[in-house]
Amino acid sequence: MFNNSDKSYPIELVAEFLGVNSRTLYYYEKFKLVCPTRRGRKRYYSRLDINWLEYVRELMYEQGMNLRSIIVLIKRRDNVILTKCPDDVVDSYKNYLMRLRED
Amino acid sequence: MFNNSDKSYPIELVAEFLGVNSRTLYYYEKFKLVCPTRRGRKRYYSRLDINWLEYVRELMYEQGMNLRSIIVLIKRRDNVILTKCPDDVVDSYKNYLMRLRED
DNA sequence: AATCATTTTTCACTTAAAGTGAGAAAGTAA
DNA sequence: TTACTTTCTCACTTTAAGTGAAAAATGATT
Repeated sequence: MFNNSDKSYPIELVAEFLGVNSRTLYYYEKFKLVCPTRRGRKRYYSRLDINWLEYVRELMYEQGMNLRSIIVLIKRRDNVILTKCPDDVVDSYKNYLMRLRED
Repeated sequence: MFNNSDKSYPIELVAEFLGVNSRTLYYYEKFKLVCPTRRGRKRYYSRLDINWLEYVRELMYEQGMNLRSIIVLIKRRDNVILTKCPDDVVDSYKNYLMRLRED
């Protein structure tokens, strides 16, 4: 699943994969935690987006952080939350930061 | 205020200084965010304790983190939250970690 | 030891964040 | 225009953070 790195996925599929409600993904977007590309009105999530979200969920549900704190850490650019995570998540995070800077 | 580093202060004074309810300090203690020394039943907070609590409050109210996330970061020993704070807070943090290891 | 004063603890309440359900609105395609 | 799908909005639920009030516990005083 999600092998082709150029491919992108619609919200329902991503929500199912992450085990969250699609409303939750809209909610995260409101806080700029993720910025899916849009073709027409539809949202499409890249593999990096999904990696990143997966890591955010882990921080929240396995480690116990909350949304706001993760956003704070991102804004501080501490890279704190990334010191103990696999390389592909670091890639996802950098990708996320790049997207943030775009607007 | 709180100049003598050997001195320690009762909970009401500390609460007033930090602008919190003393119940809040008991609450933090429940999560081992601070471990005041006790003489008899009374709690006494050192200057380092107070520094540390002041920084925790700043993380919460100026930066927007929540209690649980701060506790997570402490447990991870990331020193993340300390990369952008004054030396005396680092001292307070190290002091706090030492205290934690005592029990 | 009995009383008093103070600190601590417990219970229950308030407020706000995180998340979600239902349905309205809006866009797309036939 | 109609049917379908995605997005958006409103309102609700649940849980963390914090606090008030009062009970319980403890140390001090007589």
